[in-house]
Parts: sequence; structure tokens; C-alpha cells
Amino acid sequence: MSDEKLPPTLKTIAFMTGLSTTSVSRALSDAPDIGQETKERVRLVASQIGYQPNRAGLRLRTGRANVLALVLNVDDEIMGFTSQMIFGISQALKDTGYNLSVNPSSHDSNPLVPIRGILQSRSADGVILMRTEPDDERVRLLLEKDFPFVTHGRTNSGWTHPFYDFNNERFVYQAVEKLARRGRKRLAIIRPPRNLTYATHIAAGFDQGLRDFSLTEAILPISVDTPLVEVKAAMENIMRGALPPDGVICMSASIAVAVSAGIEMAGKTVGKELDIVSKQFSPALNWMRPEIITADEDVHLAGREMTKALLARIRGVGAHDLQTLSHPIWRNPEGQ
Amino acid sequence: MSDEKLPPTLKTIAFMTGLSTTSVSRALSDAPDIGQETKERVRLVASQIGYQPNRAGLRLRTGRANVLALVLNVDDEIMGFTSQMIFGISQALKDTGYNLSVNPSSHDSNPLVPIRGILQSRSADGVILMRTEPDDERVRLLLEKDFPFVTHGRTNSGWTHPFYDFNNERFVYQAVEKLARRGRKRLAIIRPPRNLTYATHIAAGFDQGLRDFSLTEAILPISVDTPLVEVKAAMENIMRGALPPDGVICMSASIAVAVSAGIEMAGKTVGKELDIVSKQFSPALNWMRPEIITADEDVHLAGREMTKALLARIRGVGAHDLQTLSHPIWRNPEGQ
DNA sequence: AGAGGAAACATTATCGTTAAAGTATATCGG
DNA sequence: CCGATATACTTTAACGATAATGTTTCCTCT
Repeated sequence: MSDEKLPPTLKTIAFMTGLSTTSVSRALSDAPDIGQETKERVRLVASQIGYQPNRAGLRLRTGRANVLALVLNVDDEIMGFTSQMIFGISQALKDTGYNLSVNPSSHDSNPLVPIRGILQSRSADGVILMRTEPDDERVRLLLEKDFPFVTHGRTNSGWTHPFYDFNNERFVYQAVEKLARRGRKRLAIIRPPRNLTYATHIAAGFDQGLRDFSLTEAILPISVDTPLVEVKAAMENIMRGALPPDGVICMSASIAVAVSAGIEMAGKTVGKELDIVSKQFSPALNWMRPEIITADEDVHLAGREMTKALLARIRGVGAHDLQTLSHPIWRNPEGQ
Repeated sequence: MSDEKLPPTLKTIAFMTGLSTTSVSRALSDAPDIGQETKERVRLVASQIGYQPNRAGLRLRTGRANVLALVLNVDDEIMGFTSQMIFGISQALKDTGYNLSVNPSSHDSNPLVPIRGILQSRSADGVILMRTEPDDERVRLLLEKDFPFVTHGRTNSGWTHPFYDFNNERFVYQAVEKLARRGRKRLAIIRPPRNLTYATHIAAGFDQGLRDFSLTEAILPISVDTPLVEVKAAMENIMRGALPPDGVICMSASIAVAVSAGIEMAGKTVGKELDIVSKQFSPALNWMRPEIITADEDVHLAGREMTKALLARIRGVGAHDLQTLSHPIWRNPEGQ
């Protein structure tokens, strides 16, 4: 207990080099008014004793926390999406000196609560948001306070901010195209919650696809909000009824699995009576149900890129230059 | 920019009440040498202006960070395990004043690195570990430094520390029992990585079960380390060969799915030629493959309980009183 | 009445860091 | 050779909180 070595501080280095703590600080930050020789001496000593600046001191003085905050919806989990995202962020944060903090936000509480908390306590230097809405109030608040953030998905209000989004419109359009090429006629799509921005993109891609390839829409009484067991049951009913769809587009792996399970329950075979196209959130999907056509949305990459963008934003890079739209990469070859 | 209201500090309250900052501090912490009336006045003002103690100041002065650190293996993801755990921790942390930070640890790097970082920078007040090994060097280090932590899973070295574990031995024993009751004779089990503590528990439960119910073991050339696609392929081969197992026990949902996929590829039917028993990590498993027998390991609950235990440990509660072993709850009724 | 003590506050110092302002020495132009 | 400037530091102050120590006031007891 008592023989614990306290971690070295600026004072330690100051004592060892015979300088003042200020000079040590300025030497380490490569200030112009410190001699070259001195700087090298300080740097040497610092690395020898393994000096790491004290976060609390730094934060108190500069106001910077060296932390990024991920705002997480604790309710819904789309098969591994969250962990992939966290892994991606973590990887990008490696050796940057930044830590990642996770801030839960539940469905039934005010989404602004975690943001306000972060803003007030300055417990993070930047925020990572997911499940972005067109007129997202969290985005509005962060823009208003001029606080750095990045979103997964876009807003739709003429706001300029860093984002990383998957081209869902193109994905759905290409999905429709693929189904059309396979001779499918009556397509259904399982839409994400209306309030999310990409719901609009999906609708646009779908409608355009139906028009361009002269297909009709089979209406499904299912949305992503529906519990998966019910998705399965509903799908089974529909497949047993009149005019079932012969192509279904799903926006997540879990939905795709639920849908395919329902279809099998109805005695139909995926790849035969109908095809399923899915955004691949889970690597499991591809070997589990190889008959499902999947496009890779690389969530791990998204996490990395969002983090890089946010760090750049914090460094002062303009929001305009930090907007990325990634495009679907199809896993199964055209003919297959 | 300039009209930003700075968050209130002790100084603000001191000014408003005409007291010194120290008295305000002591009033808020209910110190004995502050008058009752004064305390109430201070508390009133504090709540009116929404005072929140500055974390950096607190941390610098007291050394406490008000953060718990979750050490995450970034490599492997067992279908939603990580997010369930994070969600559980987050829920338990709600309104405690503690934040959660995520510290990645990759398979190919020294597992002590994140721990050392936390210890040196004191960036957290407690650590949450997963994938515990019998002679876990992270545990050894943390015990040596007398730093609060909790593990998911037990160690095996006569160490005393808070843990939360699932009774895997009982789970496997009961799994064998269930299979025996269904008339199964040749059982296989897909074991987790040898280095993890619970691998031993599983072996013990399995061997005991085989003895008690007079069954034989069907050796599988598969471990959890095997990529899932290969698990599927291997399973298919085995089912096509001579002396295939008629019961398989899996330690995670993803493995169970891979196994069942392999079995179907071989033209066999789960629930008919053989049964699968799985620890249910993913809610998807249960509705997707109702024929798989599953026991609930509630990871969300594990996260909550581990967090509570760690917070108690930080408050000084003895490690002995913070050890929990949860027991399997079987989802499918006996007869089914 | 004066000592002693308790009650209720205030002052000072400190955690580790950096910005701002101050100081000593060397260098240079004229 | 003298003042101006540059160089290379040091000193002081501050971020927000709390621990340790001081100070005032008033009450009690003998």
C-alpha cells in the first residue's frame, strides 16, 4: 500500500531535469520558446520514466476530456450491429489517446437526456449518434451548441455535419433489380421505423425500382418494430394466403432470418418460390442461409470511419469534408 | 459563443449563499460541522441552478474517476453477447453517477496492456473482465495492485474476488440428463477454448453426466475456436460418416446454429435423428429453431449483477460477499 | 469572571496541468 | 558601449474540488 509508486507527473520530470514544470510542459508540447537541446533531454526523461499526462489535470485545465461518447439505444439489438460498431470505434481510437464511453439511451426516455448530460458535464469531446432522424433533435441541439459529433445516417434539414451513411436507396434499387432479373414480380419490403431518415431513402429506391422494372408491390403488415417472433408468424400467414410475394427485401440479418423461418414454416423454399435479399449485418447469415442474397454493409468499417471523421472534426476540419456515403457490395454473384 | 452560460460550480453557489466554497462543499456532502439550516439552503440553491460537480476537479482532487472500465475482446463476438452485457451494465449504472468506458483488448496482444493502462492512468475506479482463465494474469495483476474488479467467470487459483458465473457444470450435466431421457446414447460436446476456466467445469459436468447415465462420448474434431463455416462443414461430414452422435451440446447460440445447419446439410433432422442442446445467448435461436433445447443464460442480468458487485466492492464490501453463481433455467419443458 | 470547549464557519494548500506574464542572459546594430 | 531585441527559461495564477488547519462566536461550568 504505502510503497506504491505514484505515477510520474510533470513535477517528477521537472525535479529530474532541474527545470520548472512549466518548461517541461512546454518542452513536451514543442513550444517555440524552449531550447532544442532541452526539449530532447525532457523527452528522453519522459519516455524513460513512462510519463503519461494526468487526464484529470489536463481536463480540468484545458476542458478537453479525451473521450468520445457513443450514444447507444439500449432497446433494440440488430444481431451484432452494436458490437461491430463498438469494435470499429475502438480500433480507430487505438493509440489516439482517446477513450470511448458508452451512454445508454432507452426508447421510452427523452433522447436529449444523454446529450444534455455530456454537454453539461463536458465528459466527452465528441458524440457518436446512430439511428438518425430527418429532423433529429439531438443533431439540432449539438449544432446549436457547436459541439462536435458524427452521425450514422443522414439528417434531412439542410444541416451540415459529419456523417457516415450506407447508400440504402441504391441498395434497395439494386435489390429490386436483382429480383427482377430472377423473374420475380410481386415484391415486398420490410421497412425500418418511419422516423429514421433512411426509411425515406429505402422507399425512394424501392418505388424507383418497381417503376423501372415494372413490378408490383406486395404489401406486408410488418415493420422492423415488430418482434421477430411475430414477423415469422406474419410471414407464414402471408405465404399461405392468396397473392404471396415472390421477393422480400429485408434491412437486417435478424429480420431476414425471421422471414425465412416463416417462409419455411409455410412449406415454401427460399430460392424457389421466392427470393430474399438482405443487408448483411451478421456474418452468420451468409453461411447459415446461403440462399439469401446479401449486400455487405460493413459496420466495423463504418465505426472506424465515423471515429476518424469525428476526431478530424474535433481538430477543426470542416463538416463538409467529413461526409461519407458507402455503397453496397454484393456478396453473391449475379447468376448464382 | 461568448454568451454561453458556463456550468455552475461551487463558487457559484458560494457567491449566491454568501458562504465559502469549502462550506458549500461540506454542506453538500453533509459534513457534521455545517449548520442544519445552512445545509438546507445550500441544497436548495444547488438543485435550483442544477449544480453538478465537475468531474475533472473531483477526479483530480480525490483520485476517483467515477468510471467503470469494461475490458472487451474485440475479436470474437458470440451473437449479441457483448451488446447484452453492455446493455446490462449500462442499466445498472443508470443514476449512479458512474460512466462506462470500453477498453479493447485484441487476441494477439498482451491482455495486460489495457489493465496496465487503467491502473496507471487511474482512468477508472473498477474493471469488468470477461473470458476469465483459471490462472488469469489480469486477475493476478489487479489483486496485486488491490484494484477493484469483477469477473465474468471464475478463476481457479485460490484467489478471492468478486465474480459472476453461470453454472456451466450443472448446465452440461443437465443437458446430458435431458439427452439421456430422450434415449440418446452417443453424445458430443463442442468445447470452448481450453484456456477459459469454464472449459474445465464443462468437462467435469459432461464426464459426470456420461458416467451417471451410462452414455458414451462421440468425439468431434471441433472446438469453439473453429470458424463457424468450418463447424458447419465438419458437422456435415460427421453426420454422413459412421457412428454419428445422436446428441450435441453447444455452448453458444452461434455454434448451435452452425451445427444445426451442418446437420441439415447432411440430410438429417434436428429433433429426429439427434438433439441439440444449447446455452441460449441469442433470443433469435429460440424462435428460429424451436427444436433446439436451450437453457437461458441471461447475459443482461449478468451485466447488471456484475456491475452492482463491482460498485459494492468499490464501496468496500468484502469480495467474499460478491460472488454469484447463476443456474440454468430450461426453456423447453421436459416432455416436449 | 475567566477558562474551556463546542458549533459553524473561513483560509490555505493541494491534486496536475497550462496560459499569461515576468526575468535573466546573450546578441546585435549603430 | 549602450539600448533594443531575441532566447530560454521561471513565476504566478487558474481550472474545480476537498482535506487540513484556523478563526470567530457563543455557551457552559466552576
